[in-house]
Amino acid sequence: MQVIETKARILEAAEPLMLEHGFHAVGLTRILKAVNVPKGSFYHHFESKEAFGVELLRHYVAETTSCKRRTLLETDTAENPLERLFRSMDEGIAKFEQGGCQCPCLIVKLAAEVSSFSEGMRAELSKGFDEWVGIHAELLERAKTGGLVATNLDTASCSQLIHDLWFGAVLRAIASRSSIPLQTARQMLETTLATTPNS
Amino acid sequence: MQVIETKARILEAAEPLMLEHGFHAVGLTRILKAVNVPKGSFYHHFESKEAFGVELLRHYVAETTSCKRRTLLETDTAENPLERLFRSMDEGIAKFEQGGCQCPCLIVKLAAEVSSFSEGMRAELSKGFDEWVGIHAELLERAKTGGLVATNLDTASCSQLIHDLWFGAVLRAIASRSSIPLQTARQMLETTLATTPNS
DNA sequence: CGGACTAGACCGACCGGTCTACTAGGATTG
DNA sequence: CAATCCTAGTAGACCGGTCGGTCTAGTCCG
Repeated sequence: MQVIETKARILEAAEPLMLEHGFHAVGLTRILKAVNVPKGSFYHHFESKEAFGVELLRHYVAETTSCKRRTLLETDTAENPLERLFRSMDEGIAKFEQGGCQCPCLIVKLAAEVSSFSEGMRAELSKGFDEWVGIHAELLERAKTGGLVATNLDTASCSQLIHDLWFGAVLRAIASRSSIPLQTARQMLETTLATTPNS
Repeated sequence: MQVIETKARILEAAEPLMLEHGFHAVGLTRILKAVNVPKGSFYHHFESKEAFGVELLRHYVAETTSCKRRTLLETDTAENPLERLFRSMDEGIAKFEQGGCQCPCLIVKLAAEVSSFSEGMRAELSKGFDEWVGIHAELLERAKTGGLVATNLDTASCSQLIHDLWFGAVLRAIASRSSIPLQTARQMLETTLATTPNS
């Protein structure tokens, strides 16, 4: 069907634009021109710019979540859960530097901007965060059963620590145009998980 | 002088508006109407909206930094550094809940949105982050000399941990309209500082 | 008088969104 | 089987409104 294809094309074109400029700073005309789609088609597929934003976030979260799940939870590699976690961070740092220290994540980019503007978008952001925290919790559970962290580790809280620390570091890294915050976060996480505090 | 007063009035009116809507979503007309100042006056005091944003951030950072310094580093109270830190977090959580789980910090609100849009604003954001991390580093130093944390604590890294974890939690709290991320962050910080990992 | 500042009409550009016209393809019907 | 119709989708001119920014006129005060 041509329908789905056009819709997907618009979504794909919008992602990098909004990742760079944010939601309000990029107009529909700009997005649509990038894929040669007229306004009429857009408003056939989407109710409004906001509804489009909701679908964009849903699309992005679904894609990214499955990617994270693959990277962090796949079991057929020689790496243990903690090794996978830190390798993915290293890759994130490298990608961040290669991209000129621009925001690497659409959710981080839009979270603060749109969560007070659109309930629908806010809900998608929240769902995304929940899923990502959940992936880290699952990873920690596996690390625990593998004897890589203390048996009394509070995986639920600790997964939030990993997630929030990382995204806080991303925010500061963007503002300072430097990957140092990410490197520090990685290092602190490594020592923290090694020393294994309990509650 | 009326000049300075008008300028300050505009800045003060803009702060809550941008804190709620972000930079691009609120127009000059809206800001100016809130303080009954015509366009001409605005462009007499500020070169452009972007230059205005830079000054707004500078103003906000200066104000907030001195407030943080007072709260966290003032020495004439009975509290020790760590108690001050966690009390200020508790107050932050309470304020966040009272405010309907809206973004409590202009820097968090704008960091992702504008850091790729305006070099000037990005620089102010970065400076603000640096100062705030520095305050936490100083606080940890005092905690160390006070025997509240391990003597080998890496205060430089750990101050970044506190800062980034907190702001990452704020981001997630905004998206989920819940203070739970903040509470978890507080708790994790408490156990982490107590167990005192070293590098 | 002259400079700092107020005042607001006005500018072109662009915003999100609507409207009507058109087209292609599959189902319906004689 | 062909004519018909219906619908999904394309296409883009067009809408009122707002954007950031400019301009000129006026006011106030040293």
